[in-house]
Amino acid sequence: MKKSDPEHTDLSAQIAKAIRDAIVRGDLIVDERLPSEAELAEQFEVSRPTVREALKRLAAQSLIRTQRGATGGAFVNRLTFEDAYGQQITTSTLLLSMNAVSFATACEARYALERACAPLSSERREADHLATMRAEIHRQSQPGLSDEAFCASDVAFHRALVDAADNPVLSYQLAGAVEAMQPLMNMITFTARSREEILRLHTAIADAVEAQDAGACDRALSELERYTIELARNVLAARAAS
Amino acid sequence: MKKSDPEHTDLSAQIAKAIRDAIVRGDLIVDERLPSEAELAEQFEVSRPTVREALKRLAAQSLIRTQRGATGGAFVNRLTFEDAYGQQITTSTLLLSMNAVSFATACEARYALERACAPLSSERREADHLATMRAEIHRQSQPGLSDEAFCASDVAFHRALVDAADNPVLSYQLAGAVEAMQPLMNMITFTARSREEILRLHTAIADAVEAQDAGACDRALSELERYTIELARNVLAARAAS
DNA sequence: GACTTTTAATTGTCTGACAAATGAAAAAAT
DNA sequence: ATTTTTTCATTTGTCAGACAATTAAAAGTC
Repeated sequence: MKKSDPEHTDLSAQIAKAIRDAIVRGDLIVDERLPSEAELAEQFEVSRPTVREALKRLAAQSLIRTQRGATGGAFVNRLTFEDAYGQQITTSTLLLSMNAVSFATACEARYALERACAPLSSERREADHLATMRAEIHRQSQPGLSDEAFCASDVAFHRALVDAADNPVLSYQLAGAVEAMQPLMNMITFTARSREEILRLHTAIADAVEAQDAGACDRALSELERYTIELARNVLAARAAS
Repeated sequence: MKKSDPEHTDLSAQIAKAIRDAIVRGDLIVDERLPSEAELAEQFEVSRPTVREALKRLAAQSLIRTQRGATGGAFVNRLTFEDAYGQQITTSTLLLSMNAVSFATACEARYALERACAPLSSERREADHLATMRAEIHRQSQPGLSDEAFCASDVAFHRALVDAADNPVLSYQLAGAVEAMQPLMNMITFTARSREEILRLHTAIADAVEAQDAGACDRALSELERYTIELARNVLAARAAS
């Protein structure tokens, strides 16, 4: 019953929460300077090391940044999409690896989200997105490519597809889904035969996006999902046999 | 050029990164106990407060938990979907509020993702999801409901729709998109007329899911998106006029 | 006025200490 | 022998005080 006693937690956690709430509430705005560590220690009636632990917690979430020197201090950080991508990716990756999420479940989620982008991407794609997709397709056709490099290129291809939707919020959300899959994908060994099939589908996707044919793009993505899950099933079956 | 000197950051940040990498790499597994703070201080050749700051950074990301006492210490934490939801929601909320994301952009992303769930939800919905959706629809029809309570019920309705897809990864991803919108939605004042229209569309969605008609569900969601954006535009126009 | 030096403020790090919690071992009681 | 109580060692939580490193502004110098 005493599991989540609110006042039973660390002082540093309580202080971090108080400051975080102030930021979320808007009491502290972007680039505003927090009181110095010594002042915060006085306000919260704790020692400076305790305040510092609280500030480090917030820094870990990219909520503040610190700067040394006369005019230094802790400042409310503008959370950039870049920062948020990074957090999203580590969180998603750990979530999948620690919770025995099946490959099929993760894959289903990823392609469902990606299909959600397809109509927007088809409508709004610009030349640079198409160029990136074609370039990655070409890279994937090189025979000497390692499995890791193939996966990395695969991620880059799908990132371009998502970014073509020209919606940063969507790109942010998808970053987690696409990149978090990579460790799972890396378990698969891509034979020449399977690369050929993936390449065929990637080309179909790029063609559909270029032709602004959302329906064809959706179908190609669905086929790619089916094929990826089948590949993974074969790998797991082969592994179980040994 | 010296912007992101890797060895120029805080010691505590470096140590946190080293331990985080070890967790992501799998060198430290779930529930494994880290060395004590004193031992870590010796290993990394820093003082105990510095080690503690590093550990607090990791604790802020729910990567470790600590326990006092003889057999206590820091343990690698199993990142639960619950924890990940929470982080996702705060991050997404701050991202939207700090980056001048337009209502239309956020709304487009949210409904694109939600439409991605619709086919799965229609296929797999169970009695309890339908019951929750119907209950929230009923709540939304109560005349005395405040705007905040109406929004909260709206979130609960859409959560049920997403959860009906029976894919925890999808639910996790959507949590951010749906809940982060709430502060933006709270800016809207819902007139009796607009509530009526939303209620109509919610009912259409629930009916479609119950009938397992994914196409109808998709159409209702699209209509709801259009209507929501129109509502927001009117609110902003009225506010600009004053 | 332009340049250099000093100074004050602030974060980063260290040392050493004590309090609080907690399980395990030792001791005592039955 | 078993149960209960006590003691104890370990570990995190918190504090106080100190010094180093950094930085911009103020003061001084030419």
